Amino acid sequence: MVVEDHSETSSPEVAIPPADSLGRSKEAFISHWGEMGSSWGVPRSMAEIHALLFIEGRALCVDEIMNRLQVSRGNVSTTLRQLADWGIVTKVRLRGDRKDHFEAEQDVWTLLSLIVRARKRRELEPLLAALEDAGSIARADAQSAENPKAAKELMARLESMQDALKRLDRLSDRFIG
Amino acid sequence: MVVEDHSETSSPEVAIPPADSLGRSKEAFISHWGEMGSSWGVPRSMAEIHALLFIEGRALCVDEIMNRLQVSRGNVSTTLRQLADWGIVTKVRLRGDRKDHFEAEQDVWTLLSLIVRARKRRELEPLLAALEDAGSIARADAQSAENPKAAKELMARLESMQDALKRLDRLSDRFIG
DNA sequence: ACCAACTTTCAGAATGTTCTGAAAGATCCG
DNA sequence: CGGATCTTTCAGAACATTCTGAAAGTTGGT
Repeated sequence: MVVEDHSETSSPEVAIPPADSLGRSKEAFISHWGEMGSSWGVPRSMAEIHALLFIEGRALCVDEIMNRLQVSRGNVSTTLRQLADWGIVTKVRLRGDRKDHFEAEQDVWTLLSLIVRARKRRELEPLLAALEDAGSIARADAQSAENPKAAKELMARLESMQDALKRLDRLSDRFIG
Repeated sequence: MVVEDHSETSSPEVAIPPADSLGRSKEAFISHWGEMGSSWGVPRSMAEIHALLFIEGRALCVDEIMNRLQVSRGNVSTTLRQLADWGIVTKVRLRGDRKDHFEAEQDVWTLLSLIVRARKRRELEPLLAALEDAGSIARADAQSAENPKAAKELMARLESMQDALKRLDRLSDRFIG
């Protein structure tokens, strides 16, 4: 059986020392990006993996990522696929190397666009659909049911929410290009 | 000792039935808003409490919220304070009632502004500061250290990230009004 | 076909977040 | 002051998410 090798000599737990100040800058960026991700609902390690690829500016393989960030192979594999789905990371085959390598989108504006696009799909659109539904139920009630006043007020609130979110949606479309 | 009263007759677990279709519309909106919140890093119950206040369009007291959403007093209290800090909910004193009541900002555009503003402060600004720091370290390295080429490339990446985020920051400022 | 290199999957562990509820703290009124 | 009403706090419980790692799967070379 093969033993997991984290390329360390003694302690089985602690991470590599950050070495030079260049490395420390990168480290700082990765940590902060991870932090921000995690407060916006993106798994910390996903944000960190992306940050690493971005800041290195070259294609890395799974093992490099595992070692640098001290995360499991499974995690890296899964996360890379998700990042690739979002389109902010690309699989790159290096000649003469069977390993997959991955590199991050380097144009930050494009990067942001891709992120916005992905989240919009996943979260804004379902909400808009739900508002649509709730709205039409309220509309029906406003005409037929026992309490047209309340139904109309509800309708108005649902619609104003819907309108604002739609505008936001369109705004982000223009923004995205 | 006083027993917690959830104003139900039999089952101690399950929530009130949604009753009329008006109620079901509200319920649907609340759930979806909660769902969205939770995928953007806002606690589900916080988003739900806000949704309830928004969709009712009037000031509610803690007990009403507890009963409607089946959440604890402590949770409601804490959450309302946070929402009030964000400025999207306001404490209202009703004449002849010692209970605090709370109502949500009804103008959706203002609401969105307040949300954006709060998150910007909490999460964008610290990251910008960190980029600033990392950038100046890299800048120092680019002049003095052993590897000016790598340092310059790192610097360029940090700066392009910084620039884009700053633009985003300014954009949201204009957007916010 | 077989082996070696590499990747993916997924059950359960580890971790992190949110929620509860009872106790302590306010505030108001007589 | 005393007690009634309401609010806040916070330790720990409940819950949800994320991560690990070993096993199964895939691919490519000989």
